[in-house]
Amino acid sequence: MSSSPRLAEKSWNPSLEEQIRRRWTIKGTPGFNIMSNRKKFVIDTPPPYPSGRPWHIGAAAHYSQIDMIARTARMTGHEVYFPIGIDRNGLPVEIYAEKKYNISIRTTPREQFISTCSAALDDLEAEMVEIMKMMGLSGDFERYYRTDSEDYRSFTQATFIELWKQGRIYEATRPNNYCSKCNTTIADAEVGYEEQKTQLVYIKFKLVDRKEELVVATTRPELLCSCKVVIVHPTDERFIPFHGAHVFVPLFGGEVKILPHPTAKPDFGSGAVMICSYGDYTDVILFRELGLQEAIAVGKNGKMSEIAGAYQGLTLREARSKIINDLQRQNLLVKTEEIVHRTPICERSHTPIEIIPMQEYYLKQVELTDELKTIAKQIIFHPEEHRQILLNWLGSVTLDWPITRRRYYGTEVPIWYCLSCGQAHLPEPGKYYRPWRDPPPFDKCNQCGNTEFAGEQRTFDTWMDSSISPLYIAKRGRDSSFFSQAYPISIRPQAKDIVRTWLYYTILRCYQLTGIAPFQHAWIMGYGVDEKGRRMSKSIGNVIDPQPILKKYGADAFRLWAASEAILGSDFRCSEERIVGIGKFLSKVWNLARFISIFPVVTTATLSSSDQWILAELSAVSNACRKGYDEFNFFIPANRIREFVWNIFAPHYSEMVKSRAYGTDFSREEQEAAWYTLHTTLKTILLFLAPITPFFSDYIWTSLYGGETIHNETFSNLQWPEEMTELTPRIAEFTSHIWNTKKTRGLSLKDPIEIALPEDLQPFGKDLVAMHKLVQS
RNA sequence: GGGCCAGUCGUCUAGCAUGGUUAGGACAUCGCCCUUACACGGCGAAGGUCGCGGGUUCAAAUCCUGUCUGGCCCA
Repeated sequence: MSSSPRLAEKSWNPSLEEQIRRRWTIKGTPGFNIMSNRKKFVIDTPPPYPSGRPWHIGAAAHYSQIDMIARTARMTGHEVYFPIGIDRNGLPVEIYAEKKYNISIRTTPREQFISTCSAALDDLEAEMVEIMKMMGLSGDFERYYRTDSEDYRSFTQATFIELWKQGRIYEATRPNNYCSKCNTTIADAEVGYEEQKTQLVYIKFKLVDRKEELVVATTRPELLCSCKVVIVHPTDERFIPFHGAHVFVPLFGGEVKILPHPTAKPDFGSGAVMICSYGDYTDVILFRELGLQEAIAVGKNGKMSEIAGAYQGLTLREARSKIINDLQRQNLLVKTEEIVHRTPICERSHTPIEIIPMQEYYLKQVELTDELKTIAKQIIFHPEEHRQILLNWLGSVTLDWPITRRRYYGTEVPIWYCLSCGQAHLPEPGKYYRPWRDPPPFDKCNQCGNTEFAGEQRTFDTWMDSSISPLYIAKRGRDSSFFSQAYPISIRPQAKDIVRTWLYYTILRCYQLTGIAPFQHAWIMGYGVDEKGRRMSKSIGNVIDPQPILKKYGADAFRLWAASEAILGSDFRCSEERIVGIGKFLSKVWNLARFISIFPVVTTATLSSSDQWILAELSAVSNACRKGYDEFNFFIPANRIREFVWNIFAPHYSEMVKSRAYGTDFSREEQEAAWYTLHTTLKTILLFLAPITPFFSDYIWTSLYGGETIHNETFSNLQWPEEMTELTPRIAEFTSHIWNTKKTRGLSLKDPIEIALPEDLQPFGKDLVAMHKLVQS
């Protein structure tokens, strides 16, 4: 028996992580063998977007948890496919590049703009991949994919062509959300809302052929020029005499009708509402319902259009204050009131959106909402209650999805138009097409025979790309045997705030293309908030960069914190202090392992009562951990193990068997039973910690038990009788009683003391007597 | 306006579906202690009328009801 620990250092040193990572790299990251006869487990890793800010600590926690999912699946005997991707399409990088290089999409040639974006992404991506590796992610970095690669984009285009042939795409001009800052249409799913202060303006409308006036209250006086009707509530007695009468539009002079309509709220403003094209969604609905002729007041540049007459070319804000002034000068203004109004904004740029008719391509989605609700019910959600976020959204989808964008850095819409008859031509799927610069892959128009074509200029909404990630990673249409094994995907891990976009669009698109749910499980995480519970944002300046934290405390302390602090699906607070605190547990386990490493590993033993007792506790821990891991809820094993080690195993069992393990006054058989139990317990702890703290667990495992990495093991399934756990509080009480007694008598812990052993603790007598130097009278 | 979730020591939380324990733990605070794995440790102390009001019950953090606050989502 060796008498010195086989772990040299006195505490866990996070700098060991780098050396362990190197060892893993040499041995190769766990690959995915589709031919393996183990059950396949495929993770639809969210490809992170390198958008220019330091990578959020909350995002880092999120990805470390996704890695725990992968490691858990391996330790439950699955063949795991854990791809790594980077999302590189769309607006954020364009905005980042415009700012960083002080260029504008309007004045920069397309080719040049694209390569500038691409270069910016490369830098940001490299940093991000570095962090992912630092965190110990066990994904496939050798073949990580990019959503802006020719391969991915051609895949997006192929699915578009497929859906086109299915008749699910159409083109239409209709009022759309338009962001004048981003210069593009955006989908409902990308619209956010903010409570903003605004002026509610009361305006006099003079009646035609009568002397009276009608007071209309509006938050959008600048849209007066597009007012086509004024509505009042049908039962609002104040206005019954006006039903059907006409009023002059102030400043602009046209005549519009006063109609009774239930949409008007009698208690909002004056009770009379002007309907313009387009102030909000209500306007859109009423224009359609009443068959009104739209007059577009705001152009794509965000400025007043020609119908605004004297106000043409002004920004909305300028037009607004000028109109209010002019109304006042002409004595048409009654009053203004400050109100708080829920304003729709562009989620990317935080600019208030305008509703402008635009010609766009649409993907049909309204016709599918009922079927998608069925699919949503087939997917297992973690946590279950987050299914509701998706169902809420499904219940509110009322318009089809506009999928075209007037931007550059995205997948091109693969269409060429005949210059003579305008017929749209789609190419064969399989190649990457750039119609804005590539020659058309057709000789002549199949309709009129003309040979001249114009390429489509627009790109797709980036969610068109991201929403097919499960099909892409499962190699749909490229490798049918792989696809049949890998699809549907096992699990989609993602954050809560993109349920209505990424989760919803994925289910929609994959259902359209395959007719089934794209994944079995949806794992929905909350987000990291700051110490005070506020969401991290650049504007508050409370974004925490994970890199210094990882360097200082190591990936495993960070990961253990992520697992112990974040309740599945809930937001979690990020605090360095707590990362430090939780990280101390690693030192505790490390030293326990050092102690245990003094003793040899034996394979069989005749167990004493103390041994049976701790194995009963261990069995309970093991069952709880397995249950937590089954639900991908790492909060449970992280806290259960901590509780067990710190409150039971270390202070009680390890102290009780110390003399026995060293062999003082005990038989060889008794001693070996202690060795056996200590090692069994340590091994179990390490196995259950392995998905959470992979570096730490592997280091101790290989140092003590040699051979292969712990990550090739499976969870142990202990089934010891658990009845003896009832005695745990008794043991703890008794020991505490002795410590207290020794303390009050001023005795050292190693001094003997005369205290009688309680009847129910007699089975542990020999160990307890040795532990406390009890003198039995 | 509707939906979902949460509200337990300064902080993070366990307990709540199957009511009954001095409401448990961790971090932080304070005191004492180097006991051959650990001072990144040990022991101990202090700290909570379990958001608030009603109700059911012998008994409620736990069940019912109302209400307030916060977060998210939808209109």
